[in-house]
Amino acid sequence: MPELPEVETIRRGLEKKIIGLTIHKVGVLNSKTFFGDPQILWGKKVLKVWRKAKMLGIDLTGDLSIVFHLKMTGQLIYIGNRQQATGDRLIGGHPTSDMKGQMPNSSTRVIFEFIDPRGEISEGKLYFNDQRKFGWVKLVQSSKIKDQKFLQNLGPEPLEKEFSWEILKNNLLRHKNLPIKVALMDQSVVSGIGNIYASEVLFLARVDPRKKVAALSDKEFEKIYQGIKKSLEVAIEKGGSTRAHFVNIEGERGYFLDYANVYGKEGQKCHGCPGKVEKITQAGRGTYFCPSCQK
DNA sequence: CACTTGACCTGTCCGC
DNA sequence: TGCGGACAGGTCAAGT
Repeated sequence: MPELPEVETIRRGLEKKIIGLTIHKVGVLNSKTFFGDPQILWGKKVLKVWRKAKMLGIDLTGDLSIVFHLKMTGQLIYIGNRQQATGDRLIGGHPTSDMKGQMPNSSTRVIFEFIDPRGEISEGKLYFNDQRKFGWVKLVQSSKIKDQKFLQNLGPEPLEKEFSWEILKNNLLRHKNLPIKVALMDQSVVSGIGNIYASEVLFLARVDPRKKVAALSDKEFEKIYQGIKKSLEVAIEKGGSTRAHFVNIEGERGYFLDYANVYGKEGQKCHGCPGKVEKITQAGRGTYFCPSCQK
């Protein structure tokens, strides 16, 4: 599920909820999801919540960090004291569902319990849910975080100042023969772009997703660069994209897909010309684009 | 080496 | 209504 905007949405929400809390207990309901001994987290205080590419990290006292990858269907939901389900909540459910926030549910894999700053056991709990069990939680030493293989071979963060269109071009050119859409999803080229935003970026750039990287002009690399920044920024502003599973820390959906130009819009009229959006398959994944204005 | 496909899982939706 | 197959936001490993 979550690409950069979704993970960033969770990060921003989560840091407001748990910084300063101390972990009381950690319950692991699916052992394949969790790497490390959950008991070493007991008594450790939350210092920082960070994001790198599509991964989310929590730094704790005692040189410990918890790293999450949500893969396709992972969710992190914090339920606080006497919290009531709102009409829009869809914890563990689907956008059309009116399920109330009953936690844990059948897809809950890990539960974190906390002690508040007054030293009392908090009623707030953090739930890691993951229907498809692709996601993971790993415990690592904070001081050795950079040695972890899951944080290596990641390209630049697209919203940081250092990222430029020339860097994007150089990294993409490692895949001269790949269609641009497939190359954009390589996390070592630029980190955080997945299947939804790859289609959206190329629509904004008006570039055909089937076009080989080697055939792109400098002007096109620049438009793709601008498209990356624009679509990721707008997506964060809309709280991310919810196709079926994504929810923020409160259990609420994201609204970017209501504003998307092409993703999931097969057969609909193009936002930029009189043409229609089409869906094709590239490297086994669905790609949406407008053949009449993306050249 | 460059690239594609299958596997990991569970659930939903669509066509027959 | 039931059943099989395709498909779903990601990433590895194995295959061509």
